[in-house]
Amino acid sequence: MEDLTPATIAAWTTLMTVSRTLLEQVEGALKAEGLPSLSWYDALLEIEKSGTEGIRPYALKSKLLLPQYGTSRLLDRLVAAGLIERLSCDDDKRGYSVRITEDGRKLRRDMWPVYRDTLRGNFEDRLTDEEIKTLNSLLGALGTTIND
Amino acid sequence: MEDLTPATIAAWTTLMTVSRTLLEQVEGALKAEGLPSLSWYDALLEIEKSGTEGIRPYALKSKLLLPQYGTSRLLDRLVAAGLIERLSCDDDKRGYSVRITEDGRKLRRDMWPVYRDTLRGNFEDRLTDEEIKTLNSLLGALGTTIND
DNA sequence: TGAATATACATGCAACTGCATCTATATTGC
DNA sequence: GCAATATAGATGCAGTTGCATGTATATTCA
Repeated sequence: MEDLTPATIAAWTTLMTVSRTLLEQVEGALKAEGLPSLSWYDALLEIEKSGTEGIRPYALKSKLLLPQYGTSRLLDRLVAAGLIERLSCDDDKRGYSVRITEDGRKLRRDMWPVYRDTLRGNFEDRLTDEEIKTLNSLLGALGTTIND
Repeated sequence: MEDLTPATIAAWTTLMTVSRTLLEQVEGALKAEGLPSLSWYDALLEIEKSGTEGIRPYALKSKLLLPQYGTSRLLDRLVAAGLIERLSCDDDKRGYSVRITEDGRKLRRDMWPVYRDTLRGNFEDRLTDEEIKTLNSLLGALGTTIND
């Protein structure tokens, strides 16, 4: 029942604080421009990458790390906003695919500069390229699943 | 209007993914033990650290990085659960202080082992002490405010 | 001093989330 | 082939959050 080292506690606290703060910076910048939240961007990007085939909600949920019901409702909102469309899926009548629309593509493109500029100012400009790679690698070690 | 480097995008993505995943690990472990969420832990810890004097909600909000209304409602719930108590504040009739109760202290103590074990398995054990210090330092560079 | 402004905290309402559960189709095993 | 089980997705409900605004006290400054 040893305690954690002070370095662990410090790094954990910094990780939580910094990730939350950066996320708020991005979300705030998007909102300030009257744009939707990052979760819409992430979903639109994944759906766009899936091309004309589209992607199944269950696959999207894994990529976005969202719960099933969260994905279901996010897709509802994206459809309602005309940013994606449902494609009925002949080989599995339980489900469907979603594909991005032209409006969806345009919105994602419009969001990117805001997202990018915020990341540049608050992330890229604050570390050297070397440091960024080190950071990515250290974080990556935390991300590997238990099944390694 | 240069784009971000691939290393930046990779590190940003990893940061978002890892911080969310770790947070879910901790929250999941707490829930599995029938314990309240991390935000309760954080608030109880800060309030406990403020001693018998207690702490003002506006001060707590800065420490917890919560919006004002979020703090107000979190404190409501902690009071309702008997974990903290409000102390009327003679030198500022607009507000009050909050102080931890014995029940609050006990709950926080009970939460710690679950929190700690999760961090040990998912964080401390996955990096060397040296790496953890490097990680903290790199993240710290991202956390410094614009006013430097 | 007292009107204007700022600060501390609360709250109504709408949107969002988590949880549990539901429906429908697919797959598996006998 | 069919009963049992698993998977895809939706949804009712309760709890939580965000936003805008409200109330009350404190501070500032003419």
